[in-house]
Amino acid sequence: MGRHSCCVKQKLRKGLWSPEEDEKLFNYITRFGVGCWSSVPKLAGLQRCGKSCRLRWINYLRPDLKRGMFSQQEEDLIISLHEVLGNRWAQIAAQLPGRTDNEIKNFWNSCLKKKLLKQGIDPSTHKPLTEAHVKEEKKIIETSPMQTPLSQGPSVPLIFPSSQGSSLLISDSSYYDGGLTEASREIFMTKPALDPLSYYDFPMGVAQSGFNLPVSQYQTSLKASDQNPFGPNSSYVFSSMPSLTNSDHGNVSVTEFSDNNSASKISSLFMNDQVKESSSNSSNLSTIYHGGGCHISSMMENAGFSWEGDNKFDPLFQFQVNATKSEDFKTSSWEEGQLHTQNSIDFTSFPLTSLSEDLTGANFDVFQHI
DNA sequence: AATGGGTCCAACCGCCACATG
DNA sequence: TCATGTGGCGGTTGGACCCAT
Repeated sequence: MGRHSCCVKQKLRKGLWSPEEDEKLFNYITRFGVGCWSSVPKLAGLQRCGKSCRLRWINYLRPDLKRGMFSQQEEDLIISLHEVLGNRWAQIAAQLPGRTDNEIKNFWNSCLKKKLLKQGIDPSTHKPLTEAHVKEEKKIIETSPMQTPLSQGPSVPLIFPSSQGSSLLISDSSYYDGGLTEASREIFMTKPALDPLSYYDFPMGVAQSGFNLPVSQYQTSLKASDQNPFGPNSSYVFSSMPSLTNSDHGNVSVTEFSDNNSASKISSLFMNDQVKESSSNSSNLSTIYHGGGCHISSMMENAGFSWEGDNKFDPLFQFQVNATKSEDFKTSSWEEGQLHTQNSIDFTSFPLTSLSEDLTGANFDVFQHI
C-alpha cells in the first residue's frame, strides 16, 4: 500500500515543505477550513498528497501548536500517561494541548526513554529494571550520555474520568512502584481520552455540524475585514519559517520568531475579562479554560495581534493567557460527569491560536482541586 | 578545516478502521 | 458482501545539525 490513491496518479512532491508551500496550505486552510484532505492539494495549488498536507497542518502549521522545550510538568505527564497508555501517542497528545503525537513520540524516543533507563526504570513497563537489565542499559547509556539533566521534580498526579463520571485520581505516590491497579487501568483504557480542548465553547454550533469550518467563519465578531488577518481578503505573507527554538514554555511570555525584522514578534497576549463575560453562560468545562480562556471569536478579538507595517504573518504565534484561577475549577462540572460530547470537536482541524501553555497549567490546577 | 559519529525531528510508510456506494 | 476512498495512527527513516576528534 503506502500512498493513497490520491497520491499515485500525479507526480507529487515529497520531503521538506518550502515556505511557499506552507503559505499556500496555511492560507487555504484558514480560509476554507478542513473538509476533505484529498482535495486540499488541488484546491490549494500544491503538488502534495492530501495525507502530506494533513500531516503538515497537524504537526506544524496549526496555529495552536506549542513549540519549544517540554516543561517539567509536560514531561511528567507524558511519562505517567505512557505508563497507562503505552505507545498510544495520539491519546497521550490529547492530554497535552498544543503538542502533537509526533512531537511527543520523538521526545519520548530521543529523551524520555533514556532518562528512565538512567533512573533504572524500564521505559516499556515503567517498572524497575532487573539487575541484568541495569547492567545492560548502563552500557548503552554510557555509550550515549544524556544531554539533559535528570528530572528531579515531583511526579504529577493524574486524573482520569471514571465510569461513574467522577474523577479517578492517580497519585504520584504510586507512580513508579507498580503504578495503577488493574481495575483503574481498565477504567481508563475503556474511557475516551479526556481532551481539555474538547471543551472550548465554539460559536455557531460548529461541533454539531460535524464539519470543520474555516476560520473566517469564526470571525463574526471581528471588525473590519482589513483588520482581520484570517479574513477572506487576507493576503498575509509567509516571510519566514517559524523559529523552533522558543524558550521554555514554563516561563515564556514573549515568543520571538526567527525573522527578527518582521513584525512577527508577538508580545504577551492576555485574555481579558471580556472574554469571560462573552462566553456562554451555560458552558461547562469551557468555563475552566476561560481564565486561560477561549471563546474563539472573542479570542481573536481580544488577542491583539500585532499586524504591523508590512503585514507579515507568522502563523505560529503564541500568546500567553491569564493563569486559570483555581476558583473556576470548583465550579466546573467535571465532577458531575458532564463531559459534553457536543463540544467534542477535533481541535486539530481548527486553525486556532495557541492556548496550550496555560491549559497545561490548568490541568494541573485541576489536580490540585480535586 | 575536515570528518565521522551521534542526535533530533519532520516526513514518510504501512497498516487499520470506517464510511460509502 | 465487497471494493474503494479516506482519515488516523504508530513505526521508521533520511537528512540536517551538533560536537568531539
